[in-house]
Amino acid sequence: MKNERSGGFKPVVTKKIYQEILEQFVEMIIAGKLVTGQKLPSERELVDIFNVSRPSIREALRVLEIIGLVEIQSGGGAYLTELNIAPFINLISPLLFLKKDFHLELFDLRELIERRALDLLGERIEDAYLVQFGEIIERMKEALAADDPEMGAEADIAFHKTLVLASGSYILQKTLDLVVTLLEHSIRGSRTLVLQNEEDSAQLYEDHQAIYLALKAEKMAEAARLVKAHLEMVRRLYRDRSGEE
Amino acid sequence: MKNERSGGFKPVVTKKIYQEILEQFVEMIIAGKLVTGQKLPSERELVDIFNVSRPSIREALRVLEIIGLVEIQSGGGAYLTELNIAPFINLISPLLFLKKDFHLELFDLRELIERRALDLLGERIEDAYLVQFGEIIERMKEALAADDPEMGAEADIAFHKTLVLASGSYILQKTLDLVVTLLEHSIRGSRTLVLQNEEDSAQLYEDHQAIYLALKAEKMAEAARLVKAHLEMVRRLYRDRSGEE
DNA sequence: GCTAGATAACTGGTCTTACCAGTTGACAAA
DNA sequence: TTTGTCAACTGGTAAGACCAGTTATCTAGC
Repeated sequence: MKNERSGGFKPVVTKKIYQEILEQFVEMIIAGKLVTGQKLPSERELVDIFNVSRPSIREALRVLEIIGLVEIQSGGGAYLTELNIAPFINLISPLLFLKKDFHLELFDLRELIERRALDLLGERIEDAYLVQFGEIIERMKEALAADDPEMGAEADIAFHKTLVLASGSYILQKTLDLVVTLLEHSIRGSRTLVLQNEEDSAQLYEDHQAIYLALKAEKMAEAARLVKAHLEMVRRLYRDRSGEE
Repeated sequence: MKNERSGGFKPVVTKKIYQEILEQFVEMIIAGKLVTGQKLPSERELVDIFNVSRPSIREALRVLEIIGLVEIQSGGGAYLTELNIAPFINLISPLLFLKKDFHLELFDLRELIERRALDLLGERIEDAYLVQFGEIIERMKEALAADDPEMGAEADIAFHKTLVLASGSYILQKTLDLVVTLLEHSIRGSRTLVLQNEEDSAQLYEDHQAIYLALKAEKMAEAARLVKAHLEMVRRLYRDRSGEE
């Protein structure tokens, strides 16, 4: 299609050292030779292992840190973590929010994901998740009683994440993580925005409990309807409240 | 909620130099003082500008490279690019595919996105996009005639991306980019898998053309139905063909 | 005058060495 | 047993050097 004059030759690709190191790390993780939580050799040891200079090692570690595969403790050491794109998202989120109404689109995508998750649930939800929902609802009740918006927001997020987790779809779960991380940036510093108002909080609690009860009673269609209504209300709430400020 | 004994004190956060530099870059981009395509100062100049050492500069550039904000040409220089997460995805995709049936979930998410895009289109599609669709269909026809699977695959991707682009949703567009990038990894080296078979290729062409004609005739419901059927068929094709090998 | 080739001045890629600052653990003193 | 100190780590940063590839300039040849 392109460069047909090449006659079978391909451009020479020169791989940088840090890339080579990165790939070896990924391979090791895939092969199971590196497991989550494990402490990596020190930078100076890695220098001997890979037979490269310390700056090269450090560039590779820097990237691993940004893509959320290792956590580095200054003076401590480097530890392998579960893939966590939060640091990456934190970095680029300001650029994404340059797009007008991006936060509203986030709500849109979130709705899409959760409704799909409900569909995937099938006839009934696993008991283990029902238990989790019960605990989350309990936390919400406590938060409401103690008037603790922070705790309420945390439980709210947990509720929705569990919903998607129960669907069994890995990609929906990861995508929701991404959306939630971004939403937290959008409501920067006051992600408890809609939970400040006591009346709203009570309404949210009612919604969540109703969904929980529907799931428990295996009334999936009912649950799906409630989730849809709930998400629409949250979006409306958010838009109204953020418009007030 | 946690660490209530802190009494208002917060943990000391020490910001690393490379992070400071990264944030300044992002700020500059947001402020419009750095624009896409622009050549950045050389590493040695940046050393003077930021008054830090070259390794610190390089670590920051390394990260910017991975998150797809700059492209670095060895011996040439560093250039600002439109945010492109492909290098990032390329790095972590092997880890994502460790999850069983991840590629099937990708198809699922893609279907979700495109169907939502169709809904967002509303009553009619903008003429500019119709023109693009026309050109893409034309390329497909050529690819079919020339039996060029590579060209066909490229046009196929363009078709679906344009569909979402026309919806006007930035986040759907970016998410589809992500999904497509991952799908290309899944079909590594033979992303033209389903296009190898001439009969399949003809079928795909028929589908795309039918969708195009429906959009042109402003029969959106019809288009939505066709897209849904098309996506289901592609997924089935992919599963069957990959199972055969 | 114009082109082709050599040259010099870049640029990023890598390595080495060095020192600082924070963490950890062992050991001695209370 | 507890506390305090200290030495041996660890990552963070700086500075200087060299190589290899790119780019621009300038000269020699036509």
